[in-house]
Formats: sequence, structure tokens, C-alpha cells
Amino acid sequence: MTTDEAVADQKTPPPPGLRERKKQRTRNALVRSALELFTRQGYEHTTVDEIAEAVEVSQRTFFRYFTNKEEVAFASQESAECHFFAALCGRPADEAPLAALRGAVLDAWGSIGEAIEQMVPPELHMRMYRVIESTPSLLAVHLRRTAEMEERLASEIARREGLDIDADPRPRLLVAMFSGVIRVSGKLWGEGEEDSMVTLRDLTAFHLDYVGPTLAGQWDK
Amino acid sequence: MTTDEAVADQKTPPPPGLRERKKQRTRNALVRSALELFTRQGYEHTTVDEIAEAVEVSQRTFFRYFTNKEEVAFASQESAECHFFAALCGRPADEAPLAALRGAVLDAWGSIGEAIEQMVPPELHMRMYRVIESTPSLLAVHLRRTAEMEERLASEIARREGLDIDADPRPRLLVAMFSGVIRVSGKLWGEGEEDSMVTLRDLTAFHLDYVGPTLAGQWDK
DNA sequence: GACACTAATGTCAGCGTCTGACAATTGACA
DNA sequence: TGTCAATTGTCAGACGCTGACATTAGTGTC
Repeated sequence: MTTDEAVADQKTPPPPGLRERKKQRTRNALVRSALELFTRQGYEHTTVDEIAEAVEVSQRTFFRYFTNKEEVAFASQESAECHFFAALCGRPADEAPLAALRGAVLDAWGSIGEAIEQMVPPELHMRMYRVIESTPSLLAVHLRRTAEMEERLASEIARREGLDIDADPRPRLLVAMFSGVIRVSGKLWGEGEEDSMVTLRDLTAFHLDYVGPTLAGQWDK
Repeated sequence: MTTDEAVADQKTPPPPGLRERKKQRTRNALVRSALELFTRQGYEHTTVDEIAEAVEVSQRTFFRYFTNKEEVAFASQESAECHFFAALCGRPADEAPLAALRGAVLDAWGSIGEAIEQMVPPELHMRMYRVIESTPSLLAVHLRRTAEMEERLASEIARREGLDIDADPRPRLLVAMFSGVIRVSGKLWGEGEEDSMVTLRDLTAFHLDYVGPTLAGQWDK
């Protein structure tokens, strides 16, 4: 590593140049246009050409920002998930595993607006969630992404509790249960009429309270 | 309904004609060739044209048997899942929910050979399972299919226990937990060296025994 | 056994996703 | 201003998948 790189690693990044800012604007514009088209006319009935045309770039450029059509559909989800995971890592160490997960998800959903508003309007993000739930190909990808997140969650829980993730199945099982609750909540919310984020938050809290006692036992072995 | 149809419904179906048998043979040949190619050179690196050519039919014919390339990859899984679900429905009514699920999955895996051997060799079926686990696009579909199966399982459990699936979240939560165990077992098995079905069966039994006590409580409200 | 009927298949054209290659453009920096 | 590198556009093409229409091949009837 050169001296310059060492310095760059320690300081906050220098103000991004015109090139970088332009790239970010193009990316955000692609996400916004894509999500607007997906929510208005459906994922399958929207072509990549349409999205690219709406932002006035070539189709080839779209595929330089996103590896495939699915990826752009999950752009705001990706931000929200990072936000949630960061919230979990910030929970106090003495909190029980399930309480930490519960706190993280409720906190994250309470402050999700700030995390994504510079990319897409939160209201659009929520509408896109429904499109994902109701589009088979997107639902499949969503479940795979969820499975990947579960792995990260289980590792973090194991770390917090000082357990070996490869030897003790309990972190994975707790996370699987937790994930199941989140998914059931999201599904029921998606089937309902209420659009608000608060509704989803409350519904999730209710379900978590319902199953909490079952799994909240001490883990000090 | 005409008299003829009523009679046909009651008798076992008449011996299938040449046309029907030929169709079945073509279908099985497509599945076998597809799975052989997928397991040998990978799912992504196998084209539909290759599969069709191996069976000496046109690409268009392939797409008349399977709606897409993914579907043929799950043909033997589909049979196995039906086999498992039938096993669950055949469990004695007085068995506890988790015990019924456990019994069904262990029984099904013990007799899976007979259920699929006329379509593909069981050994090929198991190798394909690993391809699915390690191919992102197939894993995504696999998880969606699993989610659909979970819905059916939860409904069946609710029926057995006389619960309302829409009012009581416990069937879904139990099934989510159960599914998590199955998936973890399958994943660990896939990462290992052992190819045998017995190994997977034993591993699953071990994991189920591990979490069983946590959730096996009485459900009589 | 020849016949008409219908199901199965083949052929062809075309759309949409995605990629590699190369040329043209545009910001960065001396 | 001019050089360098990053970004974008253009083009050709592979692959998945579908509709339309012609062709082939079982099925039941006379």
C-alpha cells in the first residue's frame, strides 16, 4: 500500500468530484424511474429499454449500473437492510438475542425514511415492497436475499452470545423463527389495505410479542 | 356430467394409449438429460437447445413440456415434495404436529427411491439437489417453492389441530421453524462430502430432536 | 384398410434480457 | 491546453421464451 492510500484510508473521503456526483445522480434516477414504472405497470410489463429511455441513457449503461433487471428492483431494499443490520450491531451487548432483533427491526422501520429518502421517496419504497411480494420472480429473489441476511444475522447473534455458529444451531434457529415472523407480518400487511409504515411496524411488534416468550429462554448454558 | 364420464371417474383410468406413453417417455427423457447436463456442466452453462438436442426434439417442444428452464430442474424435487406431503396427510390424527412433520419427512426420505426412480436415478436426484443449493437463481426458486409448501403444511397442521389458519399464527410459526431445520440440514449436507441419502436423513433427525423439546408443547389452548 | 379428426411436433419470426468489443465522449490533472 | 483514464454509446450476438402456422402422427369410424 502506498503512502497516499494509507492516508486516504484514515481521512474521511475527499469531496467527490463532478464525475462521482454525476454517477450517483444517474444511479438514483435509474432507481426512481424503475420503481415508478414497476409500481405503475408491473415488473414484467416494464422493459429495461423503457427505464433507460426515461433517464435518457442507453440500455448498455443501465447494465453497467445493475447486473440485471432484478437488482434495480431491490435497490431501496438493499439500503433498508443495511440500515437494519447496522441497528442490530448497535444494540447494547447485554440485551437478549430476540430482544436485540426486535429492537433493531422496530428502530430501523421507525427511521427508514432518512436512510432512503435521498434515493427514492419512502412511499414509493413501500409500494415497491408490495410489487415484490406479488411478483413470483421477485419474490424468489427476495427470499434468497432474506436467506443471505439470515446468515449474517445468525453470525452476529452468535458473536454477541459468544457461541460457535458452526457448532451450535440455536442462533440459526432463532433467526429462522424471527425471519418467519417478519415475513408473515410483511405478507399480511401486503394483503391488507393500509399503506402506512406504522401499521407494518405495529403488526410486526404484535407478532413478535406473541412468539417471544416461546424462545426468550436464557442461553447461558 | 355424462354417463360415460361418471363411469370413467369411478374406474381406474383405462390403459394409456401409445400417444400418452410416448409423451411420458419424452418428458422423462427431457428431465434425465437436463439433470445430467446440469450436474455435469452446471445449470447456467447448459442451454435449452442442448437439452432438446440430446432428446432429439425441437426447442419449441421442450417449452411445451416445461414453462421455463427452471421447471425442468425441479421436476424430481416436485415428485419428492408430493411424496412428502402425502406422507404427512397419512400420519395418525393423534400425533402431535411436530411429531407428524418429523415422521413424514423421515419416512418420505426413506422411501423416496420408489417415488422417483421411474423418472430419474435417485443418485442423480441427490446430485441435482446440490446444484440447486449452489446456483443462486435456482436457490431463489427453491426458496419460493419451499415457501409455497410451507403454506400447504401450515394449512394441513391447522386442519389436524382444528385451528383457524387465519386467526392463529402458531401453525405457520411451527412450520417456519421446521422448514428452517430442514433447510439448515440440507445446506450442511450439501457442503459436506457424503452423498448418501441416509446421511441427510440422520442429520435431519438429529437437528429435529435438538429443537423438538422447545416447540413440542401441548396445543390444546 | 382407407378416412377424417385431433393432438403433438417442427419451423420460423420476433421480443426481451444480457454480454463482449470497440469507438466516441467527457471529467481529471499535470 | 493536452494527455490519460473513466464513462458512455453503438453494434452484433447468444440465450430464454412465445405466437402463428404448417406438418406429422395417433385415434376412432366406416
